Amino acid sequence: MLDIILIRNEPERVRQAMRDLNDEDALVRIDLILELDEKRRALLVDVERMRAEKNEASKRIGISRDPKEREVKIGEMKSLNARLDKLEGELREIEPHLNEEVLWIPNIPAEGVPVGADESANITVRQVGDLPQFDFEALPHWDIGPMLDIIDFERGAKLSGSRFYVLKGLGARLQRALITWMLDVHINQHGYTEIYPPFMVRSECMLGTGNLPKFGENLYHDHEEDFWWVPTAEVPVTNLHRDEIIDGELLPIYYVAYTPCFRREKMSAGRDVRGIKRGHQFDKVEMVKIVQGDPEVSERELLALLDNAEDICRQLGLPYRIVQMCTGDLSFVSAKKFDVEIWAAGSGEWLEVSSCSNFHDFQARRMNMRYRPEKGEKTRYPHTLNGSGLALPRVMIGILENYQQADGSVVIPEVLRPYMGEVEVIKAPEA
RNA sequence: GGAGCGGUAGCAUAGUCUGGCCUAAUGCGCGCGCCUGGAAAGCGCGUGAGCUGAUGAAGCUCCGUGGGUUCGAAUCCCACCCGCUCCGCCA
Repeated sequence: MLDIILIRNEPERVRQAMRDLNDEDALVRIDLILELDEKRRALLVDVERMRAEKNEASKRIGISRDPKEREVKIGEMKSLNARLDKLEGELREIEPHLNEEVLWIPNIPAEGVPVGADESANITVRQVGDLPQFDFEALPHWDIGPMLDIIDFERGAKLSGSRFYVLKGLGARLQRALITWMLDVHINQHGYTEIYPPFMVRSECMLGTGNLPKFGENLYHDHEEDFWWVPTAEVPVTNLHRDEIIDGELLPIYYVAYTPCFRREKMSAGRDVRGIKRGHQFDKVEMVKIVQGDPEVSERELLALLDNAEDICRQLGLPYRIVQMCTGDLSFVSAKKFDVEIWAAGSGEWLEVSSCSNFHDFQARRMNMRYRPEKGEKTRYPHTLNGSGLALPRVMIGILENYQQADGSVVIPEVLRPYMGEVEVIKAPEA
């Protein structure tokens, strides 16, 4: 959520940001917000004056012993109340409306983010690691998985329909090894604290991280109760400190959590239906940071977060590249964002395995999360960040496709072997 | 699911029956000062969050949430949310 004071004081700057984001809808809303804000404040002046008068009179009625005086005063209060009720009624219309409108305004891009209309203006920042070369025809994972009897697409569809699959044997174990190993790396080597959160949350949490109100159609929710299935651990983990004032000494906070993620994928209907690249349910390890509300600090933290994600690729020996999102391709809540994409040798494409974002104070404002820098100082909004570390099915794809061998087997990266009972190779079952 | 109890500013509690100096008190914690060679103890002062306004003066809002009654609600009424204890059910 943007600071209403920023919108009020620097409307042109905010408008320009909306143009850079290519968000026509938000541009229109800015004008409406300015108008509502103006009305609200004008009303507030009158309402507060009348309330003061009312408070004063009520106090006198309470003290007064003279029944006649009381009667007169009470009569006066009734007419004041009639006028006050009318103004308060108007205020009660405007305030929720204003608050709602502000929730639909996206974050402002950070300084230096390349301006561009869509993903074609994204910038590949660097590429790390050599793409594997094979002297045989590399297969995509949707062929490798069934051949090795570790991915079962038919039965996944039988159980739950398209975009579901079943992992079996060493396939299931590889996934579990990746989860545990990634968590261990972030905990032991990168200084994160592990969190195991609920996988369903209330709508306030979804509003806090910015998934609601705009992206509700991409979420699963219970039809009887106010429960939403998390689309990423970002939601419950960032909301841990919703409505809190954090002791400044505790910052920066680094959390890491494994959760399954649930997404309707309505916005990508029909795309990427093959394989395990894009499912309604997938596993992910997610890093979340809560840091000082200072753009320089959070920028530094973003680069460190990105490096933590890259480190997973490096340790797994997967070639990857870093892509910076231009303004037109930023998510609703991001001020700045880098994607980590690994190379998938079999399907021949770059796969997004992590999205590392700096949200500045956008999410903190939405969830009313503050911190106190020093004892006795005023509260401030911290900056929040997050990044996948990493998204599992796609890392599995990377391993299966890049570590495949001529005989159809797949070599397990060394770092995972202690988590796999020292299995070194996944081989096809004997015919 | 049933019964009972509860939700008050960082924490712990009072206030609710009986509406009005409660525009919310007390203790702890925290901050500053006195005292001390230094510290502890003790003593004194201060200490919730937000909004309007100009970072002024002044004022307003918030006692789980939302409604209602009333000139006036932490206090009375209604609905809902959350927590605890016991019972039932259950991995």
